[in-house]
Amino acid sequence: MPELPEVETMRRGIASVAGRRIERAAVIRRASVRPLTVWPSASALQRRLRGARIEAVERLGKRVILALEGGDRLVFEPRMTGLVLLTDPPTAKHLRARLTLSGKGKAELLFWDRRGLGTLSLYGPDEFAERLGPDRIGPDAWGIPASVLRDRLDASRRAVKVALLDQRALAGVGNIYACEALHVARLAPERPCCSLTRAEWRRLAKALDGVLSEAVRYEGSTLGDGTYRNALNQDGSYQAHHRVYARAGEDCPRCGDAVVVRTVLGQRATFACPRCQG
DNA sequence: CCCCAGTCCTGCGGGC
DNA sequence: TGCCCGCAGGACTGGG
Repeated sequence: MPELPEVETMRRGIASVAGRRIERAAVIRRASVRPLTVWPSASALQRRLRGARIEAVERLGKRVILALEGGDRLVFEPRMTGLVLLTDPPTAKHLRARLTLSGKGKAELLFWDRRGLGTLSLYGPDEFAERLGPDRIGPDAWGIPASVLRDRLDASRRAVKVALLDQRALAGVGNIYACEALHVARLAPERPCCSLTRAEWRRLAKALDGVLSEAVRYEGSTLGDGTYRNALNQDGSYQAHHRVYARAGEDCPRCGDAVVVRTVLGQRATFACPRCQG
């Protein structure tokens, strides 16, 4: 499930398309799978993308963005199983869109999505600001200063783990990295935000930065039941370094005494060490 | 404000 | 062996 480190890895993997032009864009529909959600429409998207120059490849939280000449932005939102690829996709069946790029050598940028929960959107500047502006997507979680993290969350009575998943509060954290960061910070997931001390907010900000940096270095997490791959269809390797996520019943890697426990918080599986994160 | 249930979707694995 | 069901959850919506 692409979260910040996986999406950052996708972004880096396709960064070389900057400077190329989109010769042709095709949204692919198949009778056997539900069509991808495309904004504003497949035909308008295909028309508006034709000939557009890619100025930059960016990331906003869990989205990959192609900034285009003229101010349009093409937004890839992978959600659970979406991939942005420069090579052949895992299956032909779930290929959702193809951008043929001009420039030196052949290049194709593909959007593949097994479950089809992902989206592909083309926004003008005003639309982009309205839908993905700072009031909708909070500051990036990677390297977020402790003071910013605290200011945005400390009035809330919500469980800290639930709050970390709120993309309006901070962008990029999903279920895996929320669990991992809270374990590193030695904070119980169910702690209300308003109960955290300044020292605990500092610990959490540092843990977020550490875990996200580490995960980016390992090119994200490819879980057994997941489909995440980088732009070259290769697995990430951070799953081997998870401390608690999907490790219920295993010894806590920190204290070695207690066992990692799975609970449900905000309708999401949550993993923590009851001793370290008391 | 906050919480919860439901929605989208498909592959996989547990249980019988 | 085969089938069914539940689970996985990011983002969003609607109701309480």
